[in-house]
Amino acid sequence: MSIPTARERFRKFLAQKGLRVTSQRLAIFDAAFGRKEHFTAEQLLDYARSIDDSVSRATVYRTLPIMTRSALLREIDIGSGEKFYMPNLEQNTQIAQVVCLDCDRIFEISAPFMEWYGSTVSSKLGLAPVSQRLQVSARCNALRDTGTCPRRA
Amino acid sequence: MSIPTARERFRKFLAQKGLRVTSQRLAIFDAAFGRKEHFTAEQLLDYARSIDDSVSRATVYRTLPIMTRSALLREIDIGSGEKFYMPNLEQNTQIAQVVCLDCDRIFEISAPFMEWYGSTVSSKLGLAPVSQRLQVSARCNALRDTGTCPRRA
DNA sequence: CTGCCTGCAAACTCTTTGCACGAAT
DNA sequence: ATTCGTGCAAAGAGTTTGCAGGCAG
Repeated sequence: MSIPTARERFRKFLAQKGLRVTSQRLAIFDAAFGRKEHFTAEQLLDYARSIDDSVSRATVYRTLPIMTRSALLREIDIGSGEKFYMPNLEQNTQIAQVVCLDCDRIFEISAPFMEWYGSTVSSKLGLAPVSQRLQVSARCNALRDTGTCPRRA
Repeated sequence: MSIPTARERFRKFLAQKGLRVTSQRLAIFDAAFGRKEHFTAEQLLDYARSIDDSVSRATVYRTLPIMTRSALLREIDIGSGEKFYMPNLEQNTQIAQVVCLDCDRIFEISAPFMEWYGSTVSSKLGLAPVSQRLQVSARCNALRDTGTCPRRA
């Protein structure tokens, strides 16, 4: 159970910033941390409403930036119109996204060398890296060869 | 002048795909290739209208995918709501984007190592990389130290 | 009590689309 | 002559915001 710890981090973050701990914010938080796959804002609204049906779309959209700023959630933009979110269980890690064009799934893999890439690339411009994203779009070998994606089945 | 060559590539591409060469498409093309900085769809509309004021927003949005598919234009999504475009002068190159959070400018730098990285990361998942983006958000050292960004001034 | 938070619905931004006219081949 | 391309305006998707009432501190 990493939920109690993370929820505690959330309460602490709220208190620290002078933000109020409301039942809606906690419901949204629990909904997010009960997920193991990526989710959209709209999906999060559904999940949160199944915990507390008073949660509104507006509050979800107002709470998401709070959670991403506190590094509880990771925001992933694969350029598809809507953003995806994911509980940030292991912190301080450089993560790359691989998006499968065949099944639309997002895989995240640890990418420790990205840090070096970011500084290398930024320092040439007199800039200091703040964050970085490596995103790979790819196709499924198994689907091409056998007609079926093992992950999809 | 790389414009005649590129425009020729554009005509060829259109012909090859059975698409018609219209004055609007050429105006949009010229507008795009007259730019040296990144631009948005809306800006491209303005530029194109100054060449041919019959160009409509719809046609710009319908022409952009044609130009990106033909690799004449590069599309850059920094997750800010709107997409940016850039004439693709040097082809076949892996390019990373560095976005300065202080001046909002987008710098593109060649990043040949990305290719290797994409395949390494994809192959672990049984995927074959199609494209990849490395995007670094950074802050300006000079602005922090001297209060002024040399690029802005 | 004070003022931050909330739900609702309208507004906003960027992009896409249906339609009837017009132009390229 | 066909058929594709166009402008216009409306629709769409995702997200943000103004407002009046509600609940945390």
